[in-house]
Amino acid sequence: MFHHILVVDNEPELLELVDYNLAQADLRATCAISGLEALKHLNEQTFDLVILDIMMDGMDGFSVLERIRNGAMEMPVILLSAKHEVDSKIRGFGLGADDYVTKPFSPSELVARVQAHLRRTHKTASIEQMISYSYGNMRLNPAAQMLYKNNQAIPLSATETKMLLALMKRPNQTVPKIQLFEEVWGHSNYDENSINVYMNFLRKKIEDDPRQPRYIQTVWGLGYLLTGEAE
Amino acid sequence: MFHHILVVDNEPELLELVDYNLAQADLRATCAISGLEALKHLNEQTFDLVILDIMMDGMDGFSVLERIRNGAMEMPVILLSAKHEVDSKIRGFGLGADDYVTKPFSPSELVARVQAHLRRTHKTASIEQMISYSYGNMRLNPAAQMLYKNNQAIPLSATETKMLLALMKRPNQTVPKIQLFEEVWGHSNYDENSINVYMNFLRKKIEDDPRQPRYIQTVWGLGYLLTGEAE
DNA sequence: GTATGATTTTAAGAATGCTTTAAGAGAATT
DNA sequence: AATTCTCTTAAAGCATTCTTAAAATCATAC
Repeated sequence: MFHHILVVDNEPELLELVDYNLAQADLRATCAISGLEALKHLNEQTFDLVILDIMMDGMDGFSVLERIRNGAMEMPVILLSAKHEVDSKIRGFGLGADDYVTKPFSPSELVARVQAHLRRTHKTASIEQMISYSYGNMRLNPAAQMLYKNNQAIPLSATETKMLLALMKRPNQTVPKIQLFEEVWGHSNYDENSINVYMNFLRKKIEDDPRQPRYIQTVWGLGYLLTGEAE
Repeated sequence: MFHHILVVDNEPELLELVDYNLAQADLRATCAISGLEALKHLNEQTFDLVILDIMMDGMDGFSVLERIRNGAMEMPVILLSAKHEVDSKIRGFGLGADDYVTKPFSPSELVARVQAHLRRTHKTASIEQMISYSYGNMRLNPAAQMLYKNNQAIPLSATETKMLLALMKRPNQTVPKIQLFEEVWGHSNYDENSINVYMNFLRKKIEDDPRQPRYIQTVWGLGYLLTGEAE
């Protein structure tokens, strides 16, 4: 669960210093050497937090901050500046900044501040927001290891989840057993028995009548197929 | 709608100065001249934010901060100190502070920072600081550490409250154990045993039959889930 | 139809993760 | 200072999941 941080400054050495210290704290950083480059990144990716120098050539930090907030982006923004003037700080907070750190600063203090802001904003994030796969009247949430069939929740084990996921990624396509094994067990000492046994577990859980599989069809000599006529 | 701020410092002049400046910005302040007095206020009223001096006679700011967080109070805390040392700052942020301002400081900068924190917390906090969380036939009042189940009051400890709160914030979503630990214990020396033990405490209190949990479901290999069919 | 090999089912042990209990340290309260 | 409550730590017992193996069933081809 890595956080993604955008660092914007004109000075390459500073970028490097901050990048290094963030990495030490398990935080992933993307660096931008100018305001324009920052905006480009902001359009292309999402960030959990932005560290933004004010005094930059071209587009300055205040302008970048304005764009961020006007674009309805709500991640915390920490302003960086050599300016100690209170007016500059007031202006920054007024534009929607969350913090204002003056240069020179201690990298570890900056990291501590970053973590404090992330702690606050990222509490409610949850795995539910992750991708879930839908098919017919089934919806699989891999992160929660939970299958919803007609809105009835069916808990799956880790292996069952991986197996169903492999099929759900390719609806109506036959997935060969060897490939299924690769995706579920990861390694290559192919053991067909494991697949057979787990297919049985899975069907017991998801099929109304495991003897008359409606969702997972067997393709003889090949593998399995998640079929469509679920309705 | 006025925000209520607790200001804690040994120096009466500083209290007065801060009080005045907060009032200018339409913020209502309550002052405490010592750590103990601060705790008294915190027990009696709720605050939207705390400004807390570190170096105080008797109980110091770090201790007060610890009590605040251990008591499941989640309002932003701004530490105030003449100490510029990075270690002191790191310690403060580590204990759950949101900001650290060094003396002497500009009153208007402090006010700007207060507003920045209130702006941030108030978006989510309107939900979070809500007097109570409801789910099915349960209602949790985090501030009072009290759970009402079918209008029967069940007192919870601080840790139990934080744990149930973490689940109640995401009904029907699996909360991984690691995330649960983060939210309840705040730091990152993940200890699974603590979670297990406290889940047991919690279930004993809230489940009719702890052996047959109806509210909190276990998701094997992952975490826990507050389930919906509470009716 | 019967033989053959592939698939399904069942079952048991090992490995892993969860629940429960209990005891002692530490705070808060009286 | 004694008592109660909360929190931490450790360990034993349980439950589920995973693996392995073997028996039962089924589909196809001869």
